[in-house]
Amino acid sequence: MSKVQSNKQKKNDSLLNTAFDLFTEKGLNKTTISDIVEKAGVAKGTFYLYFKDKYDLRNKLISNKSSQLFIDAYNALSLTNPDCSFEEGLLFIVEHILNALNSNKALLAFLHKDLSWGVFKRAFEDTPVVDEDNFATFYKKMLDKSEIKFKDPEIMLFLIVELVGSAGYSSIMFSDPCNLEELKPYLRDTIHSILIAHTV
Amino acid sequence: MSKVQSNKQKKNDSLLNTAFDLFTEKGLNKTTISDIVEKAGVAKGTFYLYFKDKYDLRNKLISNKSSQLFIDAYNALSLTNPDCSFEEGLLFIVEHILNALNSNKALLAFLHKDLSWGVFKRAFEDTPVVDEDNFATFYKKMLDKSEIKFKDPEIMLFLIVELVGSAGYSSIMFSDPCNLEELKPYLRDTIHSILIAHTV
Amino acid sequence: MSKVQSNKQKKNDSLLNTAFDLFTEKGLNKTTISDIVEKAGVAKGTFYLYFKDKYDLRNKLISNKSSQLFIDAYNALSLTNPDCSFEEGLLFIVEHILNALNSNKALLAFLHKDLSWGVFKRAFEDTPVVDEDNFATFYKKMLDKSEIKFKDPEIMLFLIVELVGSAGYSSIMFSDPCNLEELKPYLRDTIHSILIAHTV
Amino acid sequence: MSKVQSNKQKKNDSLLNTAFDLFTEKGLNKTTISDIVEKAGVAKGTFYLYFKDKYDLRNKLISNKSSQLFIDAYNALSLTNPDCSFEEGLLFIVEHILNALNSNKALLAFLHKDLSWGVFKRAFEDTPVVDEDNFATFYKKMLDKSEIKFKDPEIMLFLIVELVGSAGYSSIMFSDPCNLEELKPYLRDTIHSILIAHTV
DNA sequence: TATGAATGAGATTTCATTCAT
DNA sequence: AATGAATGAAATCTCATTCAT
Repeated sequence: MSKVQSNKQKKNDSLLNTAFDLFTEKGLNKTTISDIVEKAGVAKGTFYLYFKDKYDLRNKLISNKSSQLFIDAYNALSLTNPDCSFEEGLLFIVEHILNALNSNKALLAFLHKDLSWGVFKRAFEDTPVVDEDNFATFYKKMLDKSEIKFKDPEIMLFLIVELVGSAGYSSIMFSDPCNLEELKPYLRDTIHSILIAHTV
Repeated sequence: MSKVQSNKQKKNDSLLNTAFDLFTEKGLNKTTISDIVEKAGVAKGTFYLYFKDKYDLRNKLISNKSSQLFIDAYNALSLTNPDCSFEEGLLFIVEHILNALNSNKALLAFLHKDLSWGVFKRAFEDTPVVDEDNFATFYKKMLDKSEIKFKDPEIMLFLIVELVGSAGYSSIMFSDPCNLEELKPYLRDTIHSILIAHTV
Repeated sequence: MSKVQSNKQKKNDSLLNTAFDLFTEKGLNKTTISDIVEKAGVAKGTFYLYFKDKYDLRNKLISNKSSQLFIDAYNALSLTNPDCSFEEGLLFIVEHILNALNSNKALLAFLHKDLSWGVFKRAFEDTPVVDEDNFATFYKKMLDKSEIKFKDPEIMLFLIVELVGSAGYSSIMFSDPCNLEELKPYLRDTIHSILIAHTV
Repeated sequence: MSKVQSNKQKKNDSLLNTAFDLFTEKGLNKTTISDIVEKAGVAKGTFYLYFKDKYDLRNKLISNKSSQLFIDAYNALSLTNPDCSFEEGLLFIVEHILNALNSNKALLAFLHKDLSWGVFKRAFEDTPVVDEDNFATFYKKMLDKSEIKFKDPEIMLFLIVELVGSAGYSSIMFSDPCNLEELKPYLRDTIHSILIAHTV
């Protein structure tokens, strides 16, 4: 990469990281572009070379951050337990992501209601988990490999994503009605029930 | 009510209704107080006689609208099937609310971020469903009346609320991964599983 | 007029006058809205209560100022020589306007290429010279009263307006190819020729 | 011309032509240097190798385009009717230029503010019509050759230029108060009158 | 010569809030 | 209670110009 190119990458990353910090600290509305460029140490005009506006930057951040969650979880699974069953794999990924969010509440607050099917699908359609792969093909492979067959595997995944994203948020952020550790067994049970209900 | 009093009520309602229309049309951020007062046909200063600011108005709207959803569902249940089982009652209320939101997508879009445990709890703590009652006591009565006993009924309700709120949103707004009618049986199954898992 | 109303009028006038000064001093492009409001002593937001933008203000100024030129010339004619011939009246008005512009070069610079048929027509269509009158009807009256009849009186006036506006500008602003006093006889001759050519 | 030289010429022309298109399309003010270089397909810095700024480019365009109008008219006259009278020659050139502008309204719009004595003089002082000639000497030759003698031939030309430029613009651009074909006889008459008035 | 990323001053515009009427 | 003109801080965004490559 040329010096110019690497410099551009640095600027872009600096803006993204600074904006993430400010968004989680003060919220999207109260964060101004002036705030971002000042803290990132670039000129105001530079912002507009990289992003259309604040919302463009936000969307790119959501994409980045949510993809990274899956990539990390997938990589951890590959390292620790690549040959587990479908259910074990699914539960591992769910727990890995919940743990990551539990130790990074700023990230959870930022992703908030984007921890849902729509964003989830976009994130795993766009992002190769490993080089030519993405979560969609990974999920398909896990299904194919599994001895148990499921009807409507997409809806099954949808229900799990919505349940986990939504309940996880409340439990991690407010410990209401219980904290994450207390919630985990209930989530496991419910996910198990969902899988059973979808077993052919 | 004096003429002055009813006039004030009219202004208050006009501001609330107009704001709701604008919030659902343009979003909270892009709706200005100027927009609201202009469309409501009152002067700018008048706004501040009724609300502290835009967010005060928004909170009052959320309270209003979400309570009303439960009140309507509860009233419908009382009229059509007051003596049903716990599970039947719960499913009736879930379906009633989903149907209401399905035919009022603007309302769903508005409540979206708040269709969750936190707001749900506040809504049913604050609002008497019938005169001296609220959803919390109503839920407790349903539980007491039920022949089946549940462990952790609060977490059980929490899981259901988060699942239904979250999955319902995606299905109603985007028909993704399926529309509401296709989703309903899966929700019923999953809710049933959750109840089973919590049965003592 | 209420105090509020007269205050508004004052603000409006103050903005118009200040802007005119700045436009003629620094040009339209180099004059910023900040400049205008600062010099006029009003807040920036106030500007937008009165004008859509800088160009809206400019257009209103052009209308104002060019109408005023005709009104003044007409009034002067009414006072000094109300019963003169058509040609004398026309020449009087032409000379009166040229003299006014000669002693107010800032105004001439501002009106520049708007001293032409398009703006002229709009100015005398919109603006009553006296109460129910405007230049169009005044011109028509002058024609009717005249013993000489003209074919195509509109084109005749058009030629005169364009010639006088255009040649007057160069002579007043740059004394090129001659100054106004030297130009006047040539203009009178040419106008006379135009009248003759249009005489039936 | 070396390859480098011709490449520079190409860039220069490309910038001029692109700028002309944009100026006539969006106006000088709303056309940015970014617009020009983007459409011309050169880098931003390159612009400054050829022009000082936007206004420098504009001035060069005006010079180019207005000279070309006279050159074309002169050449046409030389080809078709080199031995005509002074008045015939003048009328031919006026008509040729008006026809050119009539079929190129973008050019007329661009030159508008400059279709006047000041720019006219500069254009015919600077630009050799044929190799060692320019419009000034050409005009002088025509006068010398003419059997009729005129007093103040410069003012005479001035009146004609201002009249034709100004009235032609309104008629070509807006057909107000009449279109160009309808205007022509009136212009011819008026020019004739001006010549007569200046005949010694 | 040519490039185009970076700059940053400054222009335009918005809008919540106040307060005299 | 109601009005709405006025405010002005602050936000967004532009764009001519420079300069390292």
